[in-house]
Amino acid sequence: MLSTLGINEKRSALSGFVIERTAKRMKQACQQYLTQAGIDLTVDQWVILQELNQLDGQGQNELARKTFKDAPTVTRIIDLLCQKGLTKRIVAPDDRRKFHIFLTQEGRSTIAEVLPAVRQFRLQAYQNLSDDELHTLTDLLDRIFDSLL
Amino acid sequence: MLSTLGINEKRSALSGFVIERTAKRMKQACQQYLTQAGIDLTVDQWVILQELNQLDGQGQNELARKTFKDAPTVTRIIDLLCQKGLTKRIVAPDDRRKFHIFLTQEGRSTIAEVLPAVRQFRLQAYQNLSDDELHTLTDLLDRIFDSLL
DNA sequence: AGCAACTAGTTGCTAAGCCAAGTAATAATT
DNA sequence: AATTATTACTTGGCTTAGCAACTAGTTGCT
Repeated sequence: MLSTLGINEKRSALSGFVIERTAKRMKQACQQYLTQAGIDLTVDQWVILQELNQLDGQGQNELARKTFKDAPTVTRIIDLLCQKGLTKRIVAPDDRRKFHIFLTQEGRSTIAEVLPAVRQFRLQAYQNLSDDELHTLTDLLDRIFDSLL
Repeated sequence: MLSTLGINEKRSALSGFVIERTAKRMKQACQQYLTQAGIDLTVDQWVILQELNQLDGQGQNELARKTFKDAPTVTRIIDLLCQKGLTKRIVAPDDRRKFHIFLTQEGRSTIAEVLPAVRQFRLQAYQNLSDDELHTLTDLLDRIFDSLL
C-alpha cells in the first residue's frame, strides 16, 4: 500500500500546516508594511477597500462572496471602514434591504497611499519565485481548493 | 519593465489571496470532518493535541513555537483542552514558571477517534495532487515563508 | 547578596472567523 | 390579497490571533 494512493502520509500531514503557516506569515508581513507606512488599516480592511477600488458601490453580500468572508464579518469590517470615514453605506433605491458601499474621497486617497506598501510587500514575498513558479503555486492551491466543499 | 522583476503584477496580487482562501477552506473542511464525526474539538485544538501526541509533556512556549501560534493563544487553547479534560498542566519541578502539558487518558482516546476523520479529510483535499505536486507545493510555500520576516 | 535582564505564562483589548438566531424587506405561492 | 419563502443585513456567542502590559520565577553580573 506504499503509494497506491499517490499521497505520502507524512507529507500530506505536513502540507496543510505549511499552507496555513505561510498564509499567516504573509498576513503578518503585509500588516507590518501597512503599519510601518503609518497606515491605520488591517489587512482584511484593506482587502475590502481593494475590492471596492475594483468596483465601487457593491453590496455587502457581493463583497463577502468575492473576498471569501462571511456576511457578519463583512458587516463589521464595513462598520469600521465607515467609522474611519473611508466608505459610506447608501441604501439601494430599488431594494431597501440592501446597501451599496461606496468609497469616500478619503477612502480613495488612503488606497493610493497603501498601494506602494502592498507592492513592496509582494516584492519581498515572491522574491525567490519565478513567474512560472507563482503560476504553478496558484494552480496547485486552486486544485486543492476545488476538491473541497 | 515587462518582466524585469520576474513577477507578473496581477498574478502576484492574486496569489496571496489564493493561499489564504485555500488555507481557510481547508480549515473549514477539516472542521466539518471533525464535527460530522461527533468530535467536539476545533481544528486549532486538534493541532495542539496532535503535537502533544508526538511528544507529551511539552511546555506551552514549545507548543507555541512548533504550531506557529503565539503564547497567549496557546494559553487559551490549553485552558479549553484542560476544561474538556483532554490535557493537564503539571508544574515543572525544575522551573516553577513552567508547565508541562500532558495528555490525559481521555485525551489519548480522543486522538484515536480523530485520526481517521483527519485522514479522510486529507484524502479529499489532496485527491487531485500527485505526491510530486504536493512536494512542489510545500517547497514553493516554504520559499515564500522563508522570504518573510 | 543584590540588582538587572530575561523567560514562562497570563490577562485585557481589538479584530476577525464561524454559527445560529433575528429583523426587515422582497419574491413566490396559492 | 394573504401567507410563505427567500434575501440582505445585523447581532450575540464563542474561538483564534496579534499586541501590549503584567506577574512571578530564573539567570547573570558585579
